[in-house]
Amino acid sequence: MEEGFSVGEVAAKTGLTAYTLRWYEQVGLLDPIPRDHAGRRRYRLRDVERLDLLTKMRATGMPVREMVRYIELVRAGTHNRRERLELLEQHRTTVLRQISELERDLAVIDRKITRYRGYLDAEQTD
Amino acid sequence: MEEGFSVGEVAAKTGLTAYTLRWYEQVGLLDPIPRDHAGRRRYRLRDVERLDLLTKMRATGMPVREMVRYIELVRAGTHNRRERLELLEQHRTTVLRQISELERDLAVIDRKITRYRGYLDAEQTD
DNA sequence: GCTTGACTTCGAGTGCGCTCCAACTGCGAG
DNA sequence: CTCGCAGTTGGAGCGCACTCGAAGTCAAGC
Repeated sequence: MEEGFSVGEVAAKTGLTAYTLRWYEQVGLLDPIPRDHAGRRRYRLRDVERLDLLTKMRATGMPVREMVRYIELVRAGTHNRRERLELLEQHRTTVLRQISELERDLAVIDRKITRYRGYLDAEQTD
Repeated sequence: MEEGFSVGEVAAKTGLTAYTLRWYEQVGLLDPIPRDHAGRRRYRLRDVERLDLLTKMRATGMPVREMVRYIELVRAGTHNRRERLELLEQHRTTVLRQISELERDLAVIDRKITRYRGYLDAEQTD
């Protein structure tokens, strides 16, 4: 057993497909993954940890482009932490707005549901 | 001033583009919109009301395909109200899960934000 | 009467985020 | 030694939801 994880293992861990993992590397979301003697990827713990954050960013609707911007900051060194923080805080705000819009829109659908329940109850009493 | 609304007016009202409104009609989300003597669409109140619901469905992530399914039920008559209700209730559940996943994922991002704030505070004290 | 602007149609094009194909390589089990 | 499986590459393809281009029609204002 070698060090690190194969692309398949990481796919299983993260819920991403192997295709997607290779593509993430290609577009610059992951640093080049080290290879074993046969040229196969061995993901390190830090690669998987980064994926943990990346998948959360994606799942909350951050565009891949913006995730790439964030990773470029990470790669550029620690001096830009404030900028990274701002990016994350801005995303946080976006997600909070997203949630409240979902709640607001759901309320409209809920009213429709209530209406249908009313119709069906009325039929019932016939 | 004629009865009803032009495509541009409805676009302004709903936030959809005129392109999208025509496309919605084409894919069957809207019944054929009546035309004035020059062939221009005049949306009725009930068309706009339907769009109110449709935009909420879209905004909460319902795929267009499924919205079409719902509208087909509406067109088929009142006898399938139970089925429509079930469709809406299922969507409601989906949206609720969506919201809680957003909250869960945001928590991970929040932890990262807290970490960055810590770094920056530490720098500050130098 | 001419221009402007909003509308019409049809089909093609776009952006995003994957997703897959074909051809190939290397490893472990039987 | 062979089989099957998991991996490799580059580039093509896909599904979704729009979005737009081109060419034309009509009505109102100057």
